[in-house]
Amino acid sequence: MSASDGNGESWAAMATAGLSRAGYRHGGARAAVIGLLDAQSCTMTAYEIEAALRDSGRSVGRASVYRILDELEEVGVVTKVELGRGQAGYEPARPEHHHHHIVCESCGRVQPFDDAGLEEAIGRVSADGGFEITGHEVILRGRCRDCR
Amino acid sequence: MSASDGNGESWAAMATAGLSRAGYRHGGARAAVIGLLDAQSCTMTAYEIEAALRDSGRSVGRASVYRILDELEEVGVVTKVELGRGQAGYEPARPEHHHHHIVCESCGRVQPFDDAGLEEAIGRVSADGGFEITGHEVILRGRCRDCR
DNA sequence: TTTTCTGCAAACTGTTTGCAAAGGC
DNA sequence: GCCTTTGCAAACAGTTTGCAGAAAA
Repeated sequence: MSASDGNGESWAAMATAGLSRAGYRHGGARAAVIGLLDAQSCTMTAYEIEAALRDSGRSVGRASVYRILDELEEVGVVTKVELGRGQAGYEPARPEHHHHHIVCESCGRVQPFDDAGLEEAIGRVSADGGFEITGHEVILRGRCRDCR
Repeated sequence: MSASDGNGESWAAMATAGLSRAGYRHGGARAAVIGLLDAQSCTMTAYEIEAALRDSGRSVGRASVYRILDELEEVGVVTKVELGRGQAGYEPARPEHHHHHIVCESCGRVQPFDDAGLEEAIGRVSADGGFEITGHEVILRGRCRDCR
């Protein structure tokens, strides 16, 4: 019955609860990042997050953005996605909306997708090897409609 | 019946042929990188490649390593894998040994795996969206036997 | 009041680029 | 000999770290 069960609560509330449970305080920069992410359904890069916060009038230092995203990921409420080209995307982890990403190689646009058969296959593979699997990532690369 | 059909030829021969077909010349650094990759069955990072070549007595400048890997990828004989943490791995593309990777989050070790059901699911998804899919990547993350 | 958080600027890491010298054809 | 390739060093982009001041508890 912990708050992380996510029974009806907003993601933001879950994230905040997760942080305090892990011993973090509740600062303004953290609240701003959480508030922004709560409104997203797919990934944002650290740079996009920084810019969006600045535009909204509550700017947060670059270093803080990265630190906060790290903490959120560590606590398990944010998923980090390697988008390629050395960039990472971050999105709120909503297990009920688990999905993967298609990345456009020319414009960088990211589109989510999900597939039950794919998840099933991944689950099967994860159980096999000598590894203890903690996460997985599927990235499809190609060109979006606009770029071809 | 082009050389890229790979009917019996070594990967190195295919890679070399691919480069000349694309109009590249046959320099010493390229031969060294191709020779090294030919002996690999899974990914190496650019840094590992640079170090291995230096240790073997035929060192190749860092910039050349990257340039050559780019060309090989462009020509389609090398696959680039985003390993996370901003690092990329490179491996010879051998369609008959298509596989994906499990990365240990603590020591960085990479282990290959493959699964027909997984490929099938990916093929199905790729056909769906508005994207023209040119490649895909599946990465499982966890801890290897030694690191747990 | 004590401890953590935050922002800034500087450092770092992997990768890319500019340019002159070396090497293929 | 002409043009490509190569190596070096410097530039770059995204990310991380050190530190002093601001803010939470």
